[in-house]
Amino acid sequence: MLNSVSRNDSIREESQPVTPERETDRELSDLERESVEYFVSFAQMMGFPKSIGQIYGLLFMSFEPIPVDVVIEKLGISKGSASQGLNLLRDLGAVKVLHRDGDRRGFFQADFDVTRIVRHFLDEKLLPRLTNGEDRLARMQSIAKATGLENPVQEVAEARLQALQKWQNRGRRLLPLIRKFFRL
Amino acid sequence: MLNSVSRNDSIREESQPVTPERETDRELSDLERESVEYFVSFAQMMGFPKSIGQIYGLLFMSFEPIPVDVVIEKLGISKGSASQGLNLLRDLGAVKVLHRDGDRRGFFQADFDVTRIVRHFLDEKLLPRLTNGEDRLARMQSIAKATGLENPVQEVAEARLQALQKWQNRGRRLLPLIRKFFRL
DNA sequence: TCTAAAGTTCATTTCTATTTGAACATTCCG
DNA sequence: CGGAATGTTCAAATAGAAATGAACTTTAGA
Repeated sequence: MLNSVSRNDSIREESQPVTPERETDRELSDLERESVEYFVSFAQMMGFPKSIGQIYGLLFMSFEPIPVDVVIEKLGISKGSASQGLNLLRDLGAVKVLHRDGDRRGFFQADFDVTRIVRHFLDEKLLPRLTNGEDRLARMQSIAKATGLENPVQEVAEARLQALQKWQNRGRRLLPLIRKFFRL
Repeated sequence: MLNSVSRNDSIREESQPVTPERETDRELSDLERESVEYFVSFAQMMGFPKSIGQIYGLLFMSFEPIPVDVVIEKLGISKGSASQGLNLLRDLGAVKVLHRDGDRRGFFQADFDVTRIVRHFLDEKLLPRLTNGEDRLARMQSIAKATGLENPVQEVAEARLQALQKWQNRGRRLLPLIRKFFRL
């Protein structure tokens, strides 16, 4: 499990006299580790799995584009996770793939603009929830209305639903406000 | 499935001639079911477990205060969940307990103002994450600074960290904006 | 065309958060 | 008091989400 891969074997000259085998290269630097943790936390806030944060965090602090196998080594995650994670990030537009001549692998590079990720969060996570809430609320209102008018529960229910609607509406109005704030 | 609520066994006279055993009472009405689902979804958005949403949803549509055993029956959840859930909701100020003479049980009633819940979310979930992010970012910046100045990576790293800081700051400024928007 | 590297897929496993329920604690009333 | 009703706690079970890895597909180039 502790073995090789460095691509770019080309540059192999003068290694540190201390560490003979260069177990570095597949170790995270302090900066990388912090970056990974930062984005893991961020990813979780956005409702993405940890691995997404790890991968983005690594790429974010990478001096140069990295191929999948290096991502796997450095983060110690599986091929599957790496592949799926990178694809998702690519779909989000958070990462792009580059190709080098004579190397069939794709090299991944972070897009440093978090805009796309935030937008995706708003469009795909927040907005559907809001809409879903609106639907349910509307359904409740029609059920309440349908309830026999003699029923004293109806009045109470409608009052509560109206209070709820106030909040639902506020939430809805907050969304474009956030968009404007983040300029997206 | 189409019927309602009613504790107060006191009024036990003239029951409907049709349903002999009254399996109602522990069934959710359509309105209750929708309300439960609505708040389950809401709870999950706020990062609370499902049961919290179920309980609040039930209480929200309850015509009158309900004791724990009824919550357990209606939602089909365990004693433990109900107890813990109601306590949490009480701590959030989302629910209050009433007492009736000659009944040792507590009767729970929803506070229809969602304010407290939203505030709790902002203070206990969002803000800590922001702060945490700021800490990590600061740490990264100091690591980057500490990196040998000769290192070309440093410049790159610092540039990226600065871009990140921009977002972190925006997030920070968004918080009071949301507070103002929701008036809390 | 054939082969090996690269990348994908997805059934299975692992991990984590939530729920359960039985034991324990408390309270009220006879 | 005594004990039944009410409520709490927490170790263990469960369910749901994410990660794994082996089988599979695709591709490049010999």
